[in-house]
Amino acid sequence: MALRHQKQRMREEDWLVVRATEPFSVFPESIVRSLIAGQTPRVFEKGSTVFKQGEAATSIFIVLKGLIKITRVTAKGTEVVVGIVHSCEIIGESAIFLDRQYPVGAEVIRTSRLLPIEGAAVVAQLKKKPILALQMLALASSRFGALVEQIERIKGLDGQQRVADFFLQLCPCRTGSCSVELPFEKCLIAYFLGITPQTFSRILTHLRAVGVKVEREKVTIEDVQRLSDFVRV
Amino acid sequence: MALRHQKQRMREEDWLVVRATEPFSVFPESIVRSLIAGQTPRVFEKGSTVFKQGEAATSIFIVLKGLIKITRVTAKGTEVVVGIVHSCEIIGESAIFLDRQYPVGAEVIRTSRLLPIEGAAVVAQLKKKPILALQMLALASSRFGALVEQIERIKGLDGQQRVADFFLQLCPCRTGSCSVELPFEKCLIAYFLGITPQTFSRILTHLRAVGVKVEREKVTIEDVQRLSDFVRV
DNA sequence: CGCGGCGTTGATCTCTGTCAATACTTGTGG
DNA sequence: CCACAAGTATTGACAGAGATCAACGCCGCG
Repeated sequence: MALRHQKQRMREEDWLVVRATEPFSVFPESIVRSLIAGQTPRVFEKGSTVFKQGEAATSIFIVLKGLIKITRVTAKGTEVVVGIVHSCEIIGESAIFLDRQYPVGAEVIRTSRLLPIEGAAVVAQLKKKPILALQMLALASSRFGALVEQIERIKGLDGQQRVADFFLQLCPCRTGSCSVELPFEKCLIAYFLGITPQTFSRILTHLRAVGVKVEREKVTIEDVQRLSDFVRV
Repeated sequence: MALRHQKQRMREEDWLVVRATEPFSVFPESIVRSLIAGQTPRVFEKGSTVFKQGEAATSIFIVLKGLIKITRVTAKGTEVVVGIVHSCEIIGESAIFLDRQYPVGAEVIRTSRLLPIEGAAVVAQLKKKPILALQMLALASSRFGALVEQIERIKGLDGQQRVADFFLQLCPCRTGSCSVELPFEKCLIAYFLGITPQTFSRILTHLRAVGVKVEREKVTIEDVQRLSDFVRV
């Protein structure tokens, strides 16, 4: 399966991404170099699968470039989007400490460059240097927090508020007006927020009432504070 | 705040619980003893708060006995139940590796005995023995998996299916008939499942159609397999 | 006995999913 | 260069799920 994906040589820019990716940003350089020794970046085409839920987990992947969808297949076969991962993040790391099966699946949204790293190699380093394990634990904690926040939003906010909240997180500012680009297709945003594309589209219309205009991929927020208040109703 | 709670001496049975609690079940006994040295179990009355969301995190707690509700307060002030913790589990551990603020709150559902453990002491041990850090990472992974499953259920199943699924998880068997007790109040189950108590009550009525009878706290499932199929529709 | 917490039930309304039809965009091949 | 197809987005009509408001019954407790 993995052999199908085009292998490439490691570039200088790839190394910069690796060094900016948690937890490797806080690892000693020599250790990071040893972890990626012998590994080559691979290009995964849009629509391809990085790993499947339940598959034996041997590697984690650094997303050098692109966009990955993290999914979970329910008992009835439908797919739930539990996360969306950009470059400068790693995926699949939770599997290597436990049952060695990926608890989620990863699918490519936009053609991506991924750098695989052997889970066993990472574990070996963590055993040697406890401080690295603690840094990995810090990453696990932030993952935990992110999932808790997601649960909070699904259980505590309705569709309109979740969409508004999603836009707010894209905003660099807390007050005034703001214009941002949608990071990926509306369809995917909808599924990530736990609503259908149709409902998402309707909500965009309704949000005009609180000063949100959406054209193509461009979102214009008249008053960030006002939208923020809307979520708190 | 903590001083209000009644301190007690460590009992033999407490020690057994500690030794059965992850990750201490796989820690060397001497280390576990040093971690709880100087700590005394405390009784928290029903309704009291163990720690609040956002509070500075200095300790983790082993639940020796009782029931704890893990909550998250939304922007609009409403409370979302993100987890329910029985005895033989620890709470608050994710905070000590990162920003040292509890990302969630913990409230006592049934009068509980908790054994506090200093986060700094745990971290110190993890630094000394890397294998312990890896075991803690394994715990973090299982936490991750549990949260992902919860997101999967909320996004992928409707109310009836979530209730049915909740009952199925209480069942010791996969086939045949089964009778189980609700582990806590219906109200709390409802909020944990992300629905209102009223809706939960109505769903109990509807579930009679698939062979589920509920009297008081007793749930009788005619055919576990049948209920299982119902969730997969 | 009265009170309060918990649970149930009814009526109503809002939100959201589903089915379906219609643009709009993009890329492909003739 | 245009026609066509496929993927993406919007909109309408409708039905069902679930929230909300409200009333009532049940039970334990002071």
